[in-house]
Amino acid sequence: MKIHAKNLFGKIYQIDFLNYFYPTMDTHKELEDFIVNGSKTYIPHISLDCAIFGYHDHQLKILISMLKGLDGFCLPGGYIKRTETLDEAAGRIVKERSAITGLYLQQYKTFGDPDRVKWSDLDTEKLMKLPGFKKLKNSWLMDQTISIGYYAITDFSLVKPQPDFMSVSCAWFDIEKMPDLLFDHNQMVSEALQTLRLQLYYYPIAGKLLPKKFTLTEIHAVYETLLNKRLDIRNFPKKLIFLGLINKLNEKRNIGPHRAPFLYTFNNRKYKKALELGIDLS
Amino acid sequence: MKIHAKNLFGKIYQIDFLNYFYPTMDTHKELEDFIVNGSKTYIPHISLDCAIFGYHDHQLKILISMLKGLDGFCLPGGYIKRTETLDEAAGRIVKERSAITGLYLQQYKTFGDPDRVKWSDLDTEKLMKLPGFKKLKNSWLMDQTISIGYYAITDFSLVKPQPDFMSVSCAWFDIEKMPDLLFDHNQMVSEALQTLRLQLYYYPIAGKLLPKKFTLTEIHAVYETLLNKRLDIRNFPKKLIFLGLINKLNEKRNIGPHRAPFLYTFNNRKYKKALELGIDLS
DNA sequence: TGTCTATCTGGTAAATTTTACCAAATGAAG
DNA sequence: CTTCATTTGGTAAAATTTACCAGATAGACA
Repeated sequence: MKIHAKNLFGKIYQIDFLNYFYPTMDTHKELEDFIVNGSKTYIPHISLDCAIFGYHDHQLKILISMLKGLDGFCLPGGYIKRTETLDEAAGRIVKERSAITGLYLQQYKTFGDPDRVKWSDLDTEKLMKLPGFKKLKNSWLMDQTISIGYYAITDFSLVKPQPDFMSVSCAWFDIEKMPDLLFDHNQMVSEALQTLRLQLYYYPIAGKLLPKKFTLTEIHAVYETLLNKRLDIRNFPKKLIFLGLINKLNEKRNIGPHRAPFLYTFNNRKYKKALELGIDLS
Repeated sequence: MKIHAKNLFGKIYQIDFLNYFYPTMDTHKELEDFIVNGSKTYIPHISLDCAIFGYHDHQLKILISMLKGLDGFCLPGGYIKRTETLDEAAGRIVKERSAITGLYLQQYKTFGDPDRVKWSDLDTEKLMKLPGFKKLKNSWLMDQTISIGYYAITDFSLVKPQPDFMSVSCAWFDIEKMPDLLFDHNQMVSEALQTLRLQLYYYPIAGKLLPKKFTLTEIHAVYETLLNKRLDIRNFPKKLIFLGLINKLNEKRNIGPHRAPFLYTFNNRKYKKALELGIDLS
């Protein structure tokens, strides 16, 4: 499935969408029920959007979804159930939109500008002609909404996003090639990335991006890619060791015609403590 | 006006409320209109609560209000107008509840646990017998609400809080003697203070707490009180000077029978830049 | 089996920052 | 003019960060 998209600078280019979703009758029913009765289950006027970053082998990507009926891209998002906490809602929403589970999701900011949703981005008349959408007008979904922003980071090679009944598709984009997003979602991504980079210095969230056993070069690359800056190849890993955050193993990895590097693991006790209390890696 | 309150450890003690507010007929009308028609002006399901810290002369206080009809204390809070940004709403709400203006308000977290408002804290039957409250039941105010937390810091000696038509009273409390608050407001205060202390290292928000011209001892005391820890009396001010954040003046202040200290001012350019970009004071 | 190459890693010197704290300067009171 | 509490210039020691050299190493290849 090929889709034309434009990036932040207005340039149009083609995207290959692997996870295109073909709606069925069942999903139309589900959608209509959501539009008509959703406000019994969900709290109106508040949504929750997640900026999910994916790292693998020097690349930083972001999970973007395309919602049914919307001509454009946005962050995977949804509404909060009346019975769940915000953190629970974030986890459920990501799971529903993308089938990704087990993320370490972090609330970072709530967005509430009155013009954050440009209604000109939405063609309600056109939408209502689509199956499942005919009762959209005057529904609870059409009122002003404030959105709570969450972010997470994961290894994108390990998770294949799968769209659900609300999403047409869902895929990883190179952070540099992210298309222009609807509403205020460009700003959400930019502020999420800023927060991620700050928190990286205090919380060892990079642990989520590496296999159980990894080399110093690998963890060094994670930090360089996420922060988008160079870190001294000797001093940075030494600091991690000095802080006791990682432990050297008595194993090596075969990397072809070069010296085999030692493997390391996170020191689980220190790692968990640092996730809670923070630590200074700067 | 004396009020009995209990602190976080359950101990009951007496509080002298200077700013007690005597409701008039007008305010009852205003209140009823707010209950019946408020959701036309305000976004339902979302409130905004402000933890306003006040510093003066080695003391740290917090602004607590008592809302009409509620038997207990809470943070000054309110609802967001459909036409304003969150930051604007925060400013307006503080102004309405306490008559304080010009604060540097900072969003820090959104609270949304389904049980954050303990309904047992509210006696609706009793409330509805109070003037202005009779249409409360089934109103937009009785549905589940998520709250956006803001904090600010100011010099409490310069501002006399004044309650409005929603508040019965409004006063500064010593942070150590803060009474137990309704709903999840204890947690809000604790997380606001934690954020304030963290941000203090990166943003020179203490500038809001000092007169135009101040001594090194004064700015040193501000930081020690806010952080609740000791900072070296020589090295800390020296760092501020080294960073160029403050400038020495050619004036001294008379402090009785001791050596007269020099006065300093904030370097406005550096100060504003640091407020925006951050700076490391740790 | 020895050489080559690219990478990994122990180590260390230099630069910078932080910490600790001495002692002189000061201004008014007695 | 002495006394006292406080302010402030200065500096030595400790700790941390930065820069980077050079030896170790594993497989490829002759």
